[in-house]
Amino acid sequence: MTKVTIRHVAAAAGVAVKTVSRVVNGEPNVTPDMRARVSQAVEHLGYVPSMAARRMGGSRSYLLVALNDRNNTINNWRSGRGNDWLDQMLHGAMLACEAQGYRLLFELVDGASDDLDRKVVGILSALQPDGLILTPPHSQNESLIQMLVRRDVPVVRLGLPAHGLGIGVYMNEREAGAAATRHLTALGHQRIGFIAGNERFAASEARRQGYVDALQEAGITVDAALQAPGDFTYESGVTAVTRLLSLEDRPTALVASNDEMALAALHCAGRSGLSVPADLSIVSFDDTPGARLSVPALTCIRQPISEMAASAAELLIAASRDGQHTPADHQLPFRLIVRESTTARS
Amino acid sequence: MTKVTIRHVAAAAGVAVKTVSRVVNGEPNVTPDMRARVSQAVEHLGYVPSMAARRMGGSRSYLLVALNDRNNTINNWRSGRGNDWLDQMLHGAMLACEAQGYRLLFELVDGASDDLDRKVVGILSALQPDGLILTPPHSQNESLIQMLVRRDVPVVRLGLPAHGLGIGVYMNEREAGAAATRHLTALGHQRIGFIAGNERFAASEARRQGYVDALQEAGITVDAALQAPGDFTYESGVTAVTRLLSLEDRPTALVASNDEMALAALHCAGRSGLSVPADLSIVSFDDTPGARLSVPALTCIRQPISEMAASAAELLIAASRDGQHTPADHQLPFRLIVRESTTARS
DNA sequence: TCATTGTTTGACAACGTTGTCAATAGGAGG
DNA sequence: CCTCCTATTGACAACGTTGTCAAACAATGA
Repeated sequence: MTKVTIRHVAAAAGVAVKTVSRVVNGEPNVTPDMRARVSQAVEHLGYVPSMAARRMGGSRSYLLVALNDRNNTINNWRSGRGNDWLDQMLHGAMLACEAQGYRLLFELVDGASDDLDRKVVGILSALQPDGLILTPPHSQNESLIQMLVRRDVPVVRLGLPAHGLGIGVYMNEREAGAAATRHLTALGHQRIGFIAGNERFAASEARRQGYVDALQEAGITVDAALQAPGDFTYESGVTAVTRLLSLEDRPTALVASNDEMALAALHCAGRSGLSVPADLSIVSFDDTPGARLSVPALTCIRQPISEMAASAAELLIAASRDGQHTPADHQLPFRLIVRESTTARS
Repeated sequence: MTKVTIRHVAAAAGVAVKTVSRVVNGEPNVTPDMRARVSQAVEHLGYVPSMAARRMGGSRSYLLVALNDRNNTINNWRSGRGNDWLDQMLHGAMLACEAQGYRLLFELVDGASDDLDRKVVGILSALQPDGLILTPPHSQNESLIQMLVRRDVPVVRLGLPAHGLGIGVYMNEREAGAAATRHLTALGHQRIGFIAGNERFAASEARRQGYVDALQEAGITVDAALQAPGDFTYESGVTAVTRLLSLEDRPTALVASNDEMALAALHCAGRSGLSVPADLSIVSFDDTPGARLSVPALTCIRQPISEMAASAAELLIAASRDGQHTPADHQLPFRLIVRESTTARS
């Protein structure tokens, strides 16, 4: 009924506490007999080691921390964007952690704050995690990451290559931008508009470059007037689309840097009497629920967020176990999901 | 540069470690001079107490755990529902925790699993949290909660009254169902359909009862044929709506138990040549991003999820601080948000 | 002045685990 | 049979904090 500690197990099995520790942690040099005997006692008493004590006694904390940008999440939530990131991170990374007896703790910190480093150090001191997962835009903060690497904290940077500083887990945003655009050129579109994402995120510019790449590949002149700025919000999408659709030679297709702005495009098109995809094809990024449930459902690029998060967790656990600290890059594949919002140019 | 412990602070300030502890924890019986001197040393060295050590030495862990249903989140995510719960919980509860120096850890456990109790006990042993937040459907699991109360773990049940077992933080689902329906009767609707939610959630039945209440208040005969089953998924919404719209005397308005099913209704209506809200008014529950961004935007009931989560965290922290264990109920107000999907009966 | 009370500070054990190192047992090789 | 090596087990300190209790000191009242 009351708390059961390693000592209780040791007493029950008639062995030393250290032996129980060995069995519980799967350490070598334990006879099968002994292992069985201790395991049985563990099972019988329902013993589960205390994370806190483990952290105190040993060198590992069995804890990973995911650092999210507070403004990013809150603002996007307020602005109406279902935050798929959080959801998918949770599932991807948490399942990976669970499989190895680790826990994942989310922390929200303001990336714009000037005492960011101080706050992160505070988190490190308080939690002493075995690794840190940085989500955009934190993953782009070189000075923050330098600080972490100096302190020997294993770090995964989600969403972009690490270039030797920490571990990068990402998809090829530029190639994705190109793939989205190629899908449209292949359908015969020549006038293709682009709605950019928030410049705070490196992916935004990469996607735009991919868009340019694909146009050039297809021998289409790149027209600056067809590129409108945006910041991932619905409102910015409305502004951008309004501008693009009012061009004399208006685009027959659009690449939107996220679903929310694509939905804005969808609605604006409708109001302008244009039907999607007959008069205007739309490709977007993210594959959030809203994109799947809209009418027509959006053709889009799916980010492997949950897979990236899972990889991140696994890499950190491996890194902390081996005491390694090798920088590395892991690129995961994205997917173009063709739905109803794109069709051949009429 | 390296780890700074309470001992370093004590040495720097020239006092005993216990005194530093007192200052850091804001305990009484410390002279202002002493407090200032120690505070300065803390500030200067950037000392932050280790959670693990606090848990070991003291009686509090400064940790709350939020128990979410794995199937709920995963399935809903797969089925396309943006999981607003997670997002809002995170913001609501986490900010509340942060303000008091607490941390919040999310755990996903399968509510249907038969060794649920075992797993939860495992979480308790490993983490030794100061309190537990249960989200639906866990918050309905009486036997689980009895077990927790027996073990003296402060528990908040999110989404429904506690009835003396633990602390309940919720909104009045029945009244919300009635409010949604009343909005329609006030607009002159007489034939009002209802799409139920997953029976696994107590809120589903409560909302249906509220719907019935409002009809009776308005003197409208309750017609069982107008009530269709659903399970919160888009597909179930399609099935339900198809059935309701094929009735001879088809409804002029619909109450959907969540946004996703309401979106299904929206699309089915469009396909049947009905325009919303002119031919069919729709009210839904949840106020997820998808509902705000749809065309027309959905009139819906907003659950104060983030506020409920914040209350939950505050109540647990207070409970663990005072060592109290008083059962209590806290009802928070919901809101009917009128948008474009409802209008007077033509 | 002295006893009494309360306030401030400190010494030290305890929490539950793992790391280190020593002790013991069992086998291989001569 | 003895020595040496390895595999197995155990004893014990250490981790960083708080709870407990005692000591020192100041203030109060007779």
